[in-house]
Amino acid sequence: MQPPPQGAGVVAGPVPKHAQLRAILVRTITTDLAPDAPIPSERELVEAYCVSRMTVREAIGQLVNEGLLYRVHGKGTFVAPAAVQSQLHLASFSADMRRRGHEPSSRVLAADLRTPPPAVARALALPPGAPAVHVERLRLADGVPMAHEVTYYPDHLVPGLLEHDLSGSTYELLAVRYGLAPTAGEQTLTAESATRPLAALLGTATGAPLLLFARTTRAGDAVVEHTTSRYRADRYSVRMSLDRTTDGVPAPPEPRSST
Amino acid sequence: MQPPPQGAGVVAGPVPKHAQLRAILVRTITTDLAPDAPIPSERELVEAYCVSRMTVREAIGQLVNEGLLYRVHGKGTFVAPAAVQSQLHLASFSADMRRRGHEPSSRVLAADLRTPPPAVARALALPPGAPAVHVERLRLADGVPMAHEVTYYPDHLVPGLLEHDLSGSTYELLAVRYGLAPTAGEQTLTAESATRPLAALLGTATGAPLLLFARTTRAGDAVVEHTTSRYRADRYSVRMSLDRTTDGVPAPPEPRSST
DNA sequence: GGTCCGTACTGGTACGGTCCAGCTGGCGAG
DNA sequence: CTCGCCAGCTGGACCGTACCAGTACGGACC
Repeated sequence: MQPPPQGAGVVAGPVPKHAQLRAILVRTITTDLAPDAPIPSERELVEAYCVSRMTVREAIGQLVNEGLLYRVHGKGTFVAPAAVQSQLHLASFSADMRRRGHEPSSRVLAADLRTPPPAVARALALPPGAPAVHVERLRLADGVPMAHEVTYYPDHLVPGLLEHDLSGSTYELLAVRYGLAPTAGEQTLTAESATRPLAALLGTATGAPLLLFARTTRAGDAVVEHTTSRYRADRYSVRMSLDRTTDGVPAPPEPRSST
Repeated sequence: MQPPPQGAGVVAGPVPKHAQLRAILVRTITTDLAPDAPIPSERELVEAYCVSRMTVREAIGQLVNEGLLYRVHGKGTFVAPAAVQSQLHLASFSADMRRRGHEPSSRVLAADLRTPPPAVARALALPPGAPAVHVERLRLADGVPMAHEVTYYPDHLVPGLLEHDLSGSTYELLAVRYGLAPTAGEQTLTAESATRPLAALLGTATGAPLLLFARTTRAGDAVVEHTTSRYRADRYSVRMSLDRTTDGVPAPPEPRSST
């Protein structure tokens, strides 16, 4: 028994409906709507896409707590001003990109066992010369190169990692398959100019400025990875607050300008 | 229905049930359970507290995306060892350099009244076209150029600032002379290539990578300054730890705008 | 005119149910 | 003994419904 989903772009399938709806909303938000513009009401979305209200609320809920939307009880749901955006990221690349309203994807450039550079070996607490799992990826946002990433894992912590699909979120993989949910990390951040091969990979000019992250991630006492990422500075910036945490979407209505 | 929820601390009332359950879970998690220990299954919680599964999922969902819990499909929900967060401090150039073991100094390149760029005016909450105190400085560490800094102050907040010696710590000046001790700030960080004049000033090659900071500083509610700094990436890097949050005990009697 | 209140929206909370998908462990077949 | 399968757990994804609580607006009443 299947009532035909007539006008809806949302269908049952391997992709959850709320994810489909979410994608639709992101597209609408980022292309058609101005900040503080209302999106259709939950009940309208229910009708328009032939889904339940719960599904709608799930999709909207995700976007709300990623900071793309904000809800006002009794009034509606609105596009959050772009001002508030990123946080610091120990979040995975995937989560970070989604938070910024981009669709993350990855291209695995290499995945093998390799001896890490001495500095990395030291960070991972491995004896010099010992091999480690080495993964090199090109990270894309909306299909456009965003960053280049080289990660090393101590191989005894992640047996069989190379057999998994590494084009998704590795943090998720670590947490789910190996019980290694990142608990702490440390990173240093500086800038660098793109070398010719890197520029080619990232689609920038040679010498273009890159943000260079060197991060060590821990799960409990164990160091689970060391990552070196190079982000295109023209596409990426880090935002940090220098005191109080928490984002701050619910901007109190300043009635100085017309709504 | 069953009004007497014998073993349950969850009752109808002004505080939503999911918030009550959430508070209960937080307490359990932080006092009774070890990291990676499983919490009761959703269906068990449904029974134990006489609420619907949706309520349970709402409560757990909040804690999951605050990083206190993580779910594993088919296994259960577990106490997260920690979460991700980070904070940097607000430090003056002088303090920052001294902490790094360098001797800070400054060369004032300009100090006048000037109309800030629109973006800066907006950050300072000034009407477009209004003048602001403008200070441009070359910052040195151990006598060697480290950064170039352009700062704007709303002139009504810092009358007479231009008559002071600006080659020292301005944060100190602000605090001592004007009672404007910085309490909070926000900055975005990206990278840039050095233009020819900037390169000459900083003593680097043209096109050398620079770390570009755009910082807004507040003292209480007032925005006291906006600074754009360009640091030589070969001499400067930012280190940040991505530590645990463990914000512990939220859920005051009043359900604030949290999620 | 101004106040008051009902109505018709909005999101918020909460209930019930159903089926799917991933994991685990035990038990029987080989 | 090992292997494979399946029952029985888990969370995941949905559906439908109901009522509450803010918000806006217009029309009835002073």
